[in-house]
Amino acid sequence: MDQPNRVDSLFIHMFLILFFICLIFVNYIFTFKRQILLIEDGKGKICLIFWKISQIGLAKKLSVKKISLLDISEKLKISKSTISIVLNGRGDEKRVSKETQEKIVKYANEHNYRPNQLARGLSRGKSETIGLIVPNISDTFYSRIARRIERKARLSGYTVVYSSTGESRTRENELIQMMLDRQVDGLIIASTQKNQEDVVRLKNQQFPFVLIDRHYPDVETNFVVVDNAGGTSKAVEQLIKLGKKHIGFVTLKPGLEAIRQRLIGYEETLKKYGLYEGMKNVKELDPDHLDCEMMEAIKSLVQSTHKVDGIVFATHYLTTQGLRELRKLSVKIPHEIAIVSFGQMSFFDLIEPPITSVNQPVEEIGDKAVEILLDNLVEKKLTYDQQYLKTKLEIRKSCGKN
Amino acid sequence: MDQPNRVDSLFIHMFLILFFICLIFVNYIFTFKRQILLIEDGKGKICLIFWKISQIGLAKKLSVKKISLLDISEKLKISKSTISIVLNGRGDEKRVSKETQEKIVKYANEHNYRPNQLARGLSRGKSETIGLIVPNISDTFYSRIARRIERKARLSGYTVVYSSTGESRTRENELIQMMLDRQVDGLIIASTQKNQEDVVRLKNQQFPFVLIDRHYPDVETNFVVVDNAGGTSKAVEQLIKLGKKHIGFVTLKPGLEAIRQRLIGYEETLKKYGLYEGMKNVKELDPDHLDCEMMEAIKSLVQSTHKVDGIVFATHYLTTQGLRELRKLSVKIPHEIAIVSFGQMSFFDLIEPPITSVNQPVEEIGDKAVEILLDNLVEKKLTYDQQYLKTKLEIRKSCGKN
DNA sequence: TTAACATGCCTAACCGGTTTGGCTATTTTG
DNA sequence: CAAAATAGCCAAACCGGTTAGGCATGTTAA
Repeated sequence: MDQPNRVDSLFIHMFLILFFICLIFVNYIFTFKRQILLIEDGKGKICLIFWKISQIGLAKKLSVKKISLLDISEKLKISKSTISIVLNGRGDEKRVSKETQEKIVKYANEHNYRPNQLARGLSRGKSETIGLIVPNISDTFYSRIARRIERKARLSGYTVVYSSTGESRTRENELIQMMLDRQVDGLIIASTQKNQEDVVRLKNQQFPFVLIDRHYPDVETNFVVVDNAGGTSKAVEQLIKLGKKHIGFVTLKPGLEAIRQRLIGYEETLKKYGLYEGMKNVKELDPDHLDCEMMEAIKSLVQSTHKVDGIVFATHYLTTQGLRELRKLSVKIPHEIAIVSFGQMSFFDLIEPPITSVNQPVEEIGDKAVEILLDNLVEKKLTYDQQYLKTKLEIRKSCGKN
Repeated sequence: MDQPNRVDSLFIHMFLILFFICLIFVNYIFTFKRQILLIEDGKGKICLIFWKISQIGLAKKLSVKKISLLDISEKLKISKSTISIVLNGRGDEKRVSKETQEKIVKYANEHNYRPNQLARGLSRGKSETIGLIVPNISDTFYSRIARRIERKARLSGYTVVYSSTGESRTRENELIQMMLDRQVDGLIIASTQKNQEDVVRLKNQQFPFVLIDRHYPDVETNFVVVDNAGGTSKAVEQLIKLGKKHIGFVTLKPGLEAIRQRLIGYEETLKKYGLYEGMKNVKELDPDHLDCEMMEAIKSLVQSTHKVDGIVFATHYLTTQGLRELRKLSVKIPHEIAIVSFGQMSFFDLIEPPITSVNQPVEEIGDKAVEILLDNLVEKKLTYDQQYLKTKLEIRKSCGKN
């Protein structure tokens, strides 16, 4: 009875020791969060490696599982490539059997598989994203365009990333760079027009982009702008039609091509009717000191000895600011002075008097821009698409309609 | 003289043959656009492989070179990892010599190296992007918030991706999904409030997000909203202060918590002053048939036997539409009926009479939302940040100020 | 009967970064 | 003078997809 007992106890001892070794081992793995890998070191030796599980892997376990191609691959014992092909709808083309396809699609749906767009973008070399850069997204004009662009882009599976430059050249440069870093496939830019250099660079690099609202006359690019000269021309003609003889123009300091064109439209039309009186009726304001300069401008137009009887404002913002000043001076609109705004605002009909405006085809600008851009994304074009869209005069009481 | 000649010609022949072989070889490479690889096949044999150059690689050659870590690595004979570390500013920490660091930084700057954000996002598991979902970006209220959010986010190195839902539950769901697919790090949502399910899912998955403007009272989340009840309360009190006894409320059909709160503020305040007349003075309109219902609502408030002498509009849009109807009926504001708008618009001072409004702290909403979100991105919080921001009454003539 | 073709799936490179865990040589310490 | 510490860098796995090319196996045509 002695011998067997001793053997038994020896077994128990060994068993216990093994058990503890296992415990320590498992503990080690859990404590340091490592996974075990068997690896051949190249010289024929096999190594045991305790690989650290990445933190990302852990975070995912906490949240409800986001599954990846690899996960599906492991569960279904089907290679990643086959799964990728099937889920991209190229299963038939690549001769994957119906059975396998069904199995994959079923599993993917059940587990709510969603491809990681970063990974996809990285490997496909494109991100299905287009960048939109505007001076100020909180300006209704641009936000309406943005909305339109977003809607249209979505129909083709694109996402829009946007940013506002605040009319700063540096910001615009930074933003373009940032968007390129994010691998956007194309850009739609309402440029500050102080940044010809970047635009030329984009063009030289054959990067797809479309300028909207503002374009660089010296650079041949795609663009969608409105017929600015034609717009102010309509405005001036309307005032002339009402019998106004001395028509003022309140605009911004030159810098934007659009603004220049609006001035040209004003001048040419007045000349055509023999009513041009030189630059004395033209007030070019600095956007940075708008309030103060507007006051002076309006006073000068309204109270000088050669006072005007009509004013065209070059932007919707100038119109509202100008209107505030006109109110302060108790000018009677349209009897003393009739006004027309280049650019509409939704509330122009609510003001007393309702404001006549040259309306820009906002929706069309957005639509065209996206169309042109998408065309360019599909194939590199050798020609440039340049659109001048027509404006539409909406006549209200501020220029004499009853 | 014979022998040497034969040897010479033999050399020349061999040389020519070799030369042609090389030519064919080079030609092959160029024609099929392959690059050559030496590869060990695992069984110890070395294989020569003609690897097809990927199309992406070719496209890059066409455009001005975008350089990658690998490019730098090859030129400088320094490993990718070292370069990555140095360019991320962790060179000192990781004990990379000053020399090497300088060399890398110099090269990177000279060649204008820019890391691919998709690749970085993929490997870091975050994209430095936040998603913004609003009902309608072309609504000034949201576009102003968007601008603010964008600015604030940029200061912390984040980009904003935005989209509009158009108040559609399905769209909202799709957009959230899309943004998750794009691996946004967090979301800011002005929800349609028909989508509690998704919000709960996000919450359960511990995904960082902040609701703005509209929150779900039944779900505990981060949010930034305004004190809606307090807002209408101020509006009603102002009307009462003017001696108005019968105050109407034009609002939207229930659905949004914010709208419900505004109604509560209206009711409670009237009750407090003993002026509550029940729901007959409350008009709840359907946004889908706003024009037509607004007409009826205004007629009913203005022309019935118990007509009101003051109206509070629950949103800025209702105010402008209501105003149009009031104009049609030639109602005198504020003498016959005084009005107050919940929500301001930039042009309210331009209208005749200028509109009194309950102003929402738009900038603050954006700022707070970003602050809270960024906090949550840095560390998972266990508590929720819930902000009720104060509104401010801006009194103008429409409710009796001179 | 054998070559040619079709079927069905897999292997491994690749996109462009980040990060961990060494490895080697030099310097410091005992 | 050996051991330990430090400096300085690298190799390779990894993120999660896409894609070209290839390899069995079965079928058909010559």
